[in-house]
Parts: sequence; C-alpha cells; structure tokens
Amino acid sequence: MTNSHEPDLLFRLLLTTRRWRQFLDQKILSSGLTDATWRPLIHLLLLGNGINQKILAESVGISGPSLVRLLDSLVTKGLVERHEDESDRRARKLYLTTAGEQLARQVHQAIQDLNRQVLGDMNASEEQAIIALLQKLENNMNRYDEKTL
Amino acid sequence: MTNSHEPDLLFRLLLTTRRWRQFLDQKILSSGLTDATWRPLIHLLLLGNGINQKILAESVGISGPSLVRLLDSLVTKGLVERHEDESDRRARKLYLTTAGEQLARQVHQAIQDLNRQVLGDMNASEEQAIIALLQKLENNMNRYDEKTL
DNA sequence: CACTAATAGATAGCATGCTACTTATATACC
DNA sequence: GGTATATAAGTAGCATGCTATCTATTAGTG
Repeated sequence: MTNSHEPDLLFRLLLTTRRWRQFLDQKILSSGLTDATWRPLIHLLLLGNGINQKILAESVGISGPSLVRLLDSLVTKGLVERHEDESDRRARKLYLTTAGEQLARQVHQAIQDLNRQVLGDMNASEEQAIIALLQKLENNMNRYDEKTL
Repeated sequence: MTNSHEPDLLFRLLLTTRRWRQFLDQKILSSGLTDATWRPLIHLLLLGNGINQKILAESVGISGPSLVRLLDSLVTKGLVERHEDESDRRARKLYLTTAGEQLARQVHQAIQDLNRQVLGDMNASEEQAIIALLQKLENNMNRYDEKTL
C-alpha cells in the first residue's frame, strides 16, 4: 500500500473518478466518443432538440466555453447541428442529426450496461445514499463559502 | 433541478470532485499552490526526502510524465530539489528545501482543516465506509477488465 | 428613444491529466 | 563480455476543465 498515509476521501474520489472515465472511454472506443463528448450528446437526447447551449452546459455541469469545444467536435462528426434561434439571435438551438440520435441511443445503452458492471451488487438505494452524501459535501462547501463571504 | 434525468453516481462524482478541488484551490490561493501541486509536496513530506520520482508518482496516483511537470514547477518555486542518485544514474532523488518543508507543513495543516469543514458532521467511520465503497467500484472495474482480457 | 447593463456564444490561453516516444542507464541472458 | 530487454526520467502533443475577454444581441432605465 503506497498510499497508507493518505486515507483521504478527496484522494480516493480523484482516483476512482479518473479510473471510471478511463474505463468507459476504453470500452466505447469504437464509438469515436469519450466521456466528455457523449455526455452532452446524451443530455441533448434526454432534454430534447431545440434547447440552447446555456441550458445544455448547465445540464452537463460544465462551463459555456467547455461545452463550445465539445459541440464543435460533435458538429464536425455530423452528430449535432447548431441552428439559428429566430426569437433570440444571440442564441443557437441544438439538434441531433439522425446519426447523432442513433449513436446517442446506442452509447446511452452501452454506458448504462457498463455502469451496472461497475456498480456490481450495489442496489439503487445504496447508490442514492452515496449521491446524497456527495451532495451534502457540496452543501457544506457552499455554506462555508457563504459564511466567509 | 436541471439534472433530474441523471441521478448518475459517476456524474455526481465528477461534479463533487471538481467542486472540492476548486474549493481548496481558492482557499489556499495565497500559497501559490494548487491541488495538483501541493499533493506531491505533501507526499514528499510524508514519505521522506530521498525518494525517487517513480515512487512519488505512484504515491500521488498520477503518471510519471504528469509528475515531471508538477515537479518542474515546484523546483522553479524553490520548494523541491532533484539530486543525482549515485547508485542509479537514471534516477533522481527528491528533497524538500527548507522553504518547501515549511510550506508543505503549513498547507498540509490548512488542507486538513478545510477538509474537516467539507466533511462536516461526517465521522471517520462514515468516511472510511465511502472510501471502501469507492475501492469496491475500482475492484469491479479491475475484475471486469481481467474477465474480458 | 437612447444609453447602460446583462446575456449567449465564441476565442484565447492556462492547468492538469494522459499516451507515445526518446534518452540514458541498469539488468539479464547467452 | 556483449547483446537484448527493462526501467527512470524527460519531451511532445492531445483532451478536457477553467477564467478572462470579445462580439453580438437583448433587456432594462432614464
């Protein structure tokens, strides 16, 4: 155990998260997508066509500029299209192409199957318990920030 | 709830981990260090002077090349020194400078204090339980990889 | 109506992770 | 002993996150 001196939760979060992304990326290599790129694709599938980039960025949990580059890549691959928004000419409405929707469904399914393998015998309520706990950590940080404003 | 359609554990891990790093980075801004750079510094403090880069990279959980750049930065800041290893001239032995050791101790303490705030009322055994669970996820991935070799 | 402030998206550039490769040295095997 | 393999560190370049800034447009206020 090289890390016996660091039983740190953050440390373990860093390692497990990196590992999980690499695990999925390796399995769906043939899709031409990575964790970073399939995520906006699938969120667009689930949110529905016609949303703008701001909404999608919020949903995916990344900044606007981060999403711009991922979308550039998806557009280049012919999976997503950016259309004008007549009612707000600053914005762009996003649409999956036919190929994009097909790939999104395939990858979504594949990721769900793989994630079941990762979760192993963990049941849904255990998963929810951890998610709740992680959210509590975020709440603690938010509260600390507010307190020391 | 923009993410009501994704109660995904991986998604939450990504968000919480990013948030935690940014939280710490913001608090210890004056140290001139970030999460990525204080981590090798503190591991070197705890492992002791004279270890080589391979050992440190393993301890920190990053690749050799990733560590090289972080060490370059720490050396430039005058916190760490790379010395020749007489017994193996491929390797370098790492040493904290006086300033490096001092800063490492300060930051180590500050991080521990901040992490206690993040953890809030979570006790050590609860923390250990989550860590064990994250390790189980990694085990599941390792086993899956072996199985499908 | 005009001027200011806010907002959507894009661009530029930094930080941090990686893999693939190079170089120097050490180890192992015939 | 000499050749082949393995190992430690470093370099190059990609991917993915960010903030700061720019541009275009919208909204809000006198």
